[in-house]
Amino acid sequence: MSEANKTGFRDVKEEILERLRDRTWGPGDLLPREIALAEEFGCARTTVNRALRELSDEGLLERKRKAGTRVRMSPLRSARFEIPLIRDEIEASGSVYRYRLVSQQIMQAPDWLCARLDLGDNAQVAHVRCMHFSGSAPYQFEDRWINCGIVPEIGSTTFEQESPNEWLVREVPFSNAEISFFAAAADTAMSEFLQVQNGEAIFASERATWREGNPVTLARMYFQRGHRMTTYY
Amino acid sequence: MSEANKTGFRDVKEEILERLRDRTWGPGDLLPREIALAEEFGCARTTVNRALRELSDEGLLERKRKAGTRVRMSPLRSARFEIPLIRDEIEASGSVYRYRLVSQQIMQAPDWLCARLDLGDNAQVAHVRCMHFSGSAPYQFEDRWINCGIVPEIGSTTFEQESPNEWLVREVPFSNAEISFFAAAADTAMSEFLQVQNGEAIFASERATWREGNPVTLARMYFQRGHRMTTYY
DNA sequence: CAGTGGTCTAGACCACACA
DNA sequence: GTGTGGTCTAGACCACTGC
Repeated sequence: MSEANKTGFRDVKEEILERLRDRTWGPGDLLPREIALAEEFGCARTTVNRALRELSDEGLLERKRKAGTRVRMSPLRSARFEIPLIRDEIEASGSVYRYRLVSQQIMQAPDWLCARLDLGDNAQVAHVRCMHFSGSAPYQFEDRWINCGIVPEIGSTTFEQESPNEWLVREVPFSNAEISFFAAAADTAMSEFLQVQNGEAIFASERATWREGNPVTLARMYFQRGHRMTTYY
Repeated sequence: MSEANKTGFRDVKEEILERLRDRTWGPGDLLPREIALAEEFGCARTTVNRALRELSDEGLLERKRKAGTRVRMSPLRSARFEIPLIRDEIEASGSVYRYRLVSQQIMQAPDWLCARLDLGDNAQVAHVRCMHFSGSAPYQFEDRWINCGIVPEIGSTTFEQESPNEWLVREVPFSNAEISFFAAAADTAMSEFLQVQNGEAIFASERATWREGNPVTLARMYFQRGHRMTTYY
């Protein structure tokens, strides 16, 4: 009665973490079976299972049937980055979000885009460029291509008032995506819109999304150097 | 008997995903209660619970006691990036991993580092710089600071044969971390070691780790422009 | 073939948040 | 107060995989 009243999966998780920290179980070591741990902690196997499963998802343990649960040799940890709407991101920081359309046109997809998204030869796409501001400061320059074959309504939509991302989230059902981060050198457009010098380092993120195997959109988003994607674990 | 034999949480998850895709349940909508879904799918509530919990973890649904389960307005999705040991990363790509120590010295922590990691005034740190190669190509330049107060063995360790990261993983128990990605301009050292021009865009990642609230190490890792952190969801 | 994790079940109680 | 999700339990069967 002086200790915690019940043993939840969080307690189990915390205790196991503690034993990983103090090296009771070091890299490569085999942990006791779930049943044994359940007995030790005085809880159901299901509870231990959930704790171990989550630790395994987080990259700290490695589990195999018959072979048991082991501490990972090199703690292959995974970092999670939240990808919010840019408006939410800016407003959450306490600033005012502003948006401006730079250009919008329908055109034949350029070759590199066809290759990148596996588009057909004569695919029509909408090319949209726009700026996102945090207060009066330029925050992100967005360069986006949208597949007219999958999203025909694009032809009669203007992005003067609303950003293509918000429009897509609302109008186009949910899709799969690939995200990547990299660095680039500012070209003429970027340096103008982000107010940096030509050739200066730029932080960039690229997102490609598909709907049921069909390419929907490719977006490149550019930030001033120093912009950070951060996470904790 | 012509359909699937059993309804697992994966089946439930997939069916719910399908209904999100076809807008049976659109942004902001309220889903049926777990019990109702369990009846509909012919499974236990626990099974539905797990499916919904995972979808909620992935950022697609929002759940509140009493209020029920709703489709998120803007699908705040989260991307997971795996953070492997650099040796594993390079060897997984089929290349040979090579390592070279650039410099190693014990010194008084500079002010900016004290501020960054919340170190005491007279803290001693080890400053280690090293290169990681993929085959013969420069892959990553690492600039790392290690807190001697927490890791005193550092004084008698040389990183000529082994990279500080591998040493830390092996010797220092498990810790919390903060990771971020950003872009930088190559300074003299980076341009020399990564074989790029001075001022050129560089992709950078910074990792700070703590052990029980005490700062252990701060590492900045620089890659040639074009290096990508990629993930799918 | 046998041992371990993976999952499902039916039922129970709890904790929170809204009215 | 009361309804919903959050979690635990005890037991069961299945599926992989190492021997």
